[in-house]
Amino acid sequence: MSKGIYSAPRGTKDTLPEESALWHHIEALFRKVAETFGYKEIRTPTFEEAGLFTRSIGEDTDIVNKEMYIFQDRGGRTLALRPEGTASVVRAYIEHGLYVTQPFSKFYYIASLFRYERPQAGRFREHHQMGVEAVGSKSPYLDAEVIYLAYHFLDLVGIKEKELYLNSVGCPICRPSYIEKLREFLLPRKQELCEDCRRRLEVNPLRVLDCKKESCKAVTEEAPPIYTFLCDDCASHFAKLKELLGELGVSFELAPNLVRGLDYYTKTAFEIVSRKLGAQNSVCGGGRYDGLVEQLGGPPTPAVGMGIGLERILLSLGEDVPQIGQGLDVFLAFQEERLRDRAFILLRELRGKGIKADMDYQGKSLKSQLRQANRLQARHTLILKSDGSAVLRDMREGSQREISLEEAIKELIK
RNA sequence: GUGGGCGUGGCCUAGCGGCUAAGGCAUCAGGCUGUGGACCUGAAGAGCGCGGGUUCGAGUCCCGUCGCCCACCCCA
Repeated sequence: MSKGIYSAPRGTKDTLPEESALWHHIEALFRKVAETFGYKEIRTPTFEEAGLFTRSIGEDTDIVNKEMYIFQDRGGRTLALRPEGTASVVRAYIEHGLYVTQPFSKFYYIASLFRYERPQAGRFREHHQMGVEAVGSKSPYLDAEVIYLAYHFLDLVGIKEKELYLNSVGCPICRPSYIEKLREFLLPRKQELCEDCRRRLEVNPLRVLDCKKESCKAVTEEAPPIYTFLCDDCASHFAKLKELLGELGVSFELAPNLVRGLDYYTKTAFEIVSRKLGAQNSVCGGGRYDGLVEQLGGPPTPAVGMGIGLERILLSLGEDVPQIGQGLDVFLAFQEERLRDRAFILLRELRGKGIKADMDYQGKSLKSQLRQANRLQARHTLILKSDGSAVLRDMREGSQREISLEEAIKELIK
């Protein structure tokens, strides 16, 4: 094929200008919502020491086991492209001593994440997430805020058909006893579980709940739901969260098997799913991670957060995407080549006044210049004529009139 | 990592083994209007992902390979 030597790496995508405008629109909306809710932007490196992720996400997760882009740099450091957003934010929170200067901090981020997966609908090797992390409070009001923020944003962006799945995965006090109960329940049914789950049963029984295999699901459906084993603290936290969501008018469904692929979650775990997506139907995921800051070397600090997948938003929007206008204010056309210099100088003046302006650089005929103006969605075309006069043409109306340059500029500014 | 589907000009698609691979969109030029969008005319653009095989003959069949897509898995 005559398509060049290289193509974008597997699982990555180019975002061409037209679509890029849509991304801007969505990101701007997210920024606005997050800031309205009191979150401030944080930017962290695209890669980190690999240990940060193995430690936080968990050794026995797929993300760490087989999906991380991990490499040695020339200095022999073991680094990884970030596979998720939370660990870096927590690392930065600790590294900059924010637990002293700003112990309660609310962050948002827009970042690209990397996982070595087999691409399919809604799944890429590089994808983008918009997320928030509220670090430093154990209040269930914050869980509700984070969930509501996601929900509200998805509403605004145009995703109406969605469902919130909610669970509580307990804490270090109650989870161990639940895990014991779960193991007791699963052990006699070991034969019915898949190979992976038999192993999980030993290493990380909670993960069995997350298995999507029909045979395993059949078993785990019968399993005692975790929230019947929550300690008082977790139970009241969960109850309060449900109550708050009710007051906020956010409906949800309890999902006792929702464990999520990251081990750091405590108490709240949730996912928002879009009806319009295929197999990868989750647009948003998040939860509470009260132990993570301490685990990464900071003081005991509760926190809650979530992430929204940009590509999945685009997918579930489908054809219902807003048309973002990015047309020119004016296209500068000229009748003869010898007028190019005048046009070029005028172009600078227009642009200096903040008018979006452009002209031909290919030596095209006037006819072609107008075609181009049309294609660039120019609101006006200013035509410099050979006799020194100028004509301002309204491209929507199709009307035009002779005009002095001073008048034209005035006209274009408004 | 496993399974399935598909790879024809920039994009979409036709082509049931056989004339110089067809059409639509887009592109470019021209015509109609001094000067765009509609319409008309014309032009340029692929040798059918890549490699091998079967055959007198392959875009069409077979094998391999790469890529894309979908699903499992996992997740945003």
